[in-house]
Amino acid sequence: MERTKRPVHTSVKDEQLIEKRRTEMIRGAVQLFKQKGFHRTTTREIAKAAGFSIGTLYEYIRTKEDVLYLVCDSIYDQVKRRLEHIDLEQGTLESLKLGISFYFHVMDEMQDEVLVMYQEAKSLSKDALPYVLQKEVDMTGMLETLIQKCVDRGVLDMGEAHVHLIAQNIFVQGQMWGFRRWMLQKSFTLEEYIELQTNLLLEGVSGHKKKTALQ
Amino acid sequence: MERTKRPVHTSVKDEQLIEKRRTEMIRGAVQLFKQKGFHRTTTREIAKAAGFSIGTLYEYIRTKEDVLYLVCDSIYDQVKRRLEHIDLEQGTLESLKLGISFYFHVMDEMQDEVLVMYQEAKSLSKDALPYVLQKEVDMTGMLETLIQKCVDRGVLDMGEAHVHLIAQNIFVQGQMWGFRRWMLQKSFTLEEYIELQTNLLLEGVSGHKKKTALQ
Amino acid sequence: MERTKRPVHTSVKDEQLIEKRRTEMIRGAVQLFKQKGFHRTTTREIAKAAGFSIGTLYEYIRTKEDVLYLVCDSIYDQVKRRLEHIDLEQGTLESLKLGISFYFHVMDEMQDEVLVMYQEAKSLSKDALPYVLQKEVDMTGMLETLIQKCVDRGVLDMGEAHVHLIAQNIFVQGQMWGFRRWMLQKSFTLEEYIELQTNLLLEGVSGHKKKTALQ
Amino acid sequence: MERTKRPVHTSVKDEQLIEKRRTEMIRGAVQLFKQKGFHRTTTREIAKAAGFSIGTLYEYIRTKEDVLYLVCDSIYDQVKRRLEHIDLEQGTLESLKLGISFYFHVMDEMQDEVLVMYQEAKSLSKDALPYVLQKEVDMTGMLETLIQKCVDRGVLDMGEAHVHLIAQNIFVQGQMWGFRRWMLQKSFTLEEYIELQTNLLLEGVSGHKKKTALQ
DNA sequence: AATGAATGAGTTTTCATTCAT
DNA sequence: CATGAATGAAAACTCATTCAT
Repeated sequence: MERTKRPVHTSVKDEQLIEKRRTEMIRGAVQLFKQKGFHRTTTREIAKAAGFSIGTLYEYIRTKEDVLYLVCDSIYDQVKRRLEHIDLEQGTLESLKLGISFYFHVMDEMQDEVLVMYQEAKSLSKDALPYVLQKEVDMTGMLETLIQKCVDRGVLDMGEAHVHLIAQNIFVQGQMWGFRRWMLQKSFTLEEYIELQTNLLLEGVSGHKKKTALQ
Repeated sequence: MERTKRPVHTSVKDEQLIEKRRTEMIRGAVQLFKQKGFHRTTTREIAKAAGFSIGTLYEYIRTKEDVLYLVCDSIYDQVKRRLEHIDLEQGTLESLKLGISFYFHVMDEMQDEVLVMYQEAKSLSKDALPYVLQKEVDMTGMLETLIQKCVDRGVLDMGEAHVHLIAQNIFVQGQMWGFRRWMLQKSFTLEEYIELQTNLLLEGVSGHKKKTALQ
Repeated sequence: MERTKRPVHTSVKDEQLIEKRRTEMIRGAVQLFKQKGFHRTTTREIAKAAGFSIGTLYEYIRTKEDVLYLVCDSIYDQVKRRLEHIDLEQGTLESLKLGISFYFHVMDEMQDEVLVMYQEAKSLSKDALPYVLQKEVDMTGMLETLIQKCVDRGVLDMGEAHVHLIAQNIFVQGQMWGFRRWMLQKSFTLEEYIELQTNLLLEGVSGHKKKTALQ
Repeated sequence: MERTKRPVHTSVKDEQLIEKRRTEMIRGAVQLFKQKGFHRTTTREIAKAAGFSIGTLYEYIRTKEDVLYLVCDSIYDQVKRRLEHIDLEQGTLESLKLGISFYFHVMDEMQDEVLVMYQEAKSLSKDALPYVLQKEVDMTGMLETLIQKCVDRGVLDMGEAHVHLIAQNIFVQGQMWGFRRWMLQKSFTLEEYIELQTNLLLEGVSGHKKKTALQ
């Protein structure tokens, strides 16, 4: 897992202060991006929401896009930090199910943030994008590990590519719960969604094939 | 399936001309949106790409957002028109597989368009969004029908909610092929992707469970 | 009295048609100018209100300003035509009063038109303005004649400058009834206004001086 | 007398600076409006005439119309401030004459400004117009007081409506000196104009009736 | 004569960024 | 470090006018 960060220019020296100001800034920006998107949010609004002046904002970033980068970066970090509670090592179907369930819960709780990042990340410059994409790779990597362990322990039997794809599916289904909420959350509770998706993952529709069809 | 369109203001009367100019406009706009996104594309660029003056552009729309709406609307229409070749009625696993495969192929061919629509649709106003979302409903509806027929014919056995969710999964996996191409298309060819996803859909990971684990 | 008209270019030959089209055009334009002023009215709106296409509009004028000129010109002509019913020759106080009353009635009936011309005439180019101002001179000239006859007949005794000023006062008070309607028409009916103004003209406030004050 | 102002949005906080910049802005705008009218003046020209950039202009106003409002408001304030030197309380014919004379002198000196406001005020939105009209009411109110005092002191004898109308007449005659300068200022000096108008106000034409006619 | 599609210069307004205090 | 006034490039949109049909 990569840990590299793209440095964001600041003219302030005090590391603690930078941390503090950026936290305020990100919190404000997420709220704004959620409501109006990145492009429709002005730097003045971000400064105001963060509780300081436009001049001060620019002491901690160089361009508006830096804010977006910091926001995306921060969201991924939060998600990753939370996912670190998953026990990746066990390698049983039970732990796999638990891991998926935990991931879906995190996605549910961080819906807004994920939605923001999801929709706005594409506005990042060619410069910043790789850093963010790397985080995605890291995260699907965690899901891959979760599955791979089951393979390693002999509970599942499949190749690398297969593991990769399943991890991607789970990852996207987690986001889907948030960004297609207008469709999904009308039909399912989170728990139902988790159960159905897990079930489909494990059994496919085959669990629902007519007996006769199986003969 | 709804067919209603949100009317887009034009001061031109000749219906044929409107059709022609809008087609030119949409073609140009898709290219631009693909490269730089909706917000970073200017109306002048759209006009130029379409081959007419800024004044003429505004004879056929009222606001920049109208272009986005027309683009989204047109893409969905194209997708839907192509999907109409799927035989929804058969209700066999074979026809289901064929349908999915066909859908994935369409998504592959229209990758750019789908990506654009996928990323920019959220910039539509509260006013226009419902029309576009309705198209999504229509399209997942087609996939639902495809599955439902299998249930009706007794090939599959599941409830409505279940059918609904599977349709959504397929739908998103189709888009995923495009919008996560940077990850997926490194690992799989389209045909591999289709085969793996179809397989997962039908069997889940259970087809890959170790014999011993099944006992 | 001058009769000169500033020619307005037209590419149409048929004089009757020109007359007809321009009448339609002026009627429509007055309504629009009344509502939104000259600058906020578009040539397209004028054409539409007149009942023909923008192309046709430009067959009968050369620039938008021509419309304004034609409107102003037409309004003055209408006013003048109506004022020709006044008997300018009598030279009695009675005929003076009648003339003023008649003028005020005309101003009341043509309030909207006068208001338009009054507010928009300043938008005429240096080129067209003199023609319109000449019409004002003509009209105050009529009022001057009305008064001068009283002087000539020995009913009043005053110099030319004096006559000139009184004519101007009357002229402006007539317009005032229209353009300050929001103040005046709350307090007076037209007849009251006429009576009070006429009375003031003839007697000044002296008719209202306390007897004692006069001694 | 109302003193309420319609607030005009500014993103600048320093009150003194606002005052200063707006003064510069108004000075520039009056010159421009005088030459070309409100509609033909661009915001860029206003900014330039005021001595700052277009961006800075918009730090002190929200829309172009705000400039017009500020101009009108400022002109009225100037006029009112100057008229406050009139002694309204005396209630003698002499003080009435003096007051009128003073008002006419103010109008003469502020001719350009009054002309601008007079011709452009109608371009104000329904929103801002009442504030400006109120100022007119205030000003005619001052003239009314001037006359009413004479009535109160028993020097004149007339009803409220009568007082109201006379105030309006004087008010408009003051403006008339400016907006009909092309006619009036050819024939009269300011002093002549004042004397004639005052005389007419007090005596009407009756002072000019032939003796014989009076018998 | 009539039409209306095409044009593009011109307008208002916004907003990321800078820099003097 | 913090502030917020100043800047001007750039954007969306309008509309008088033309001209081919």
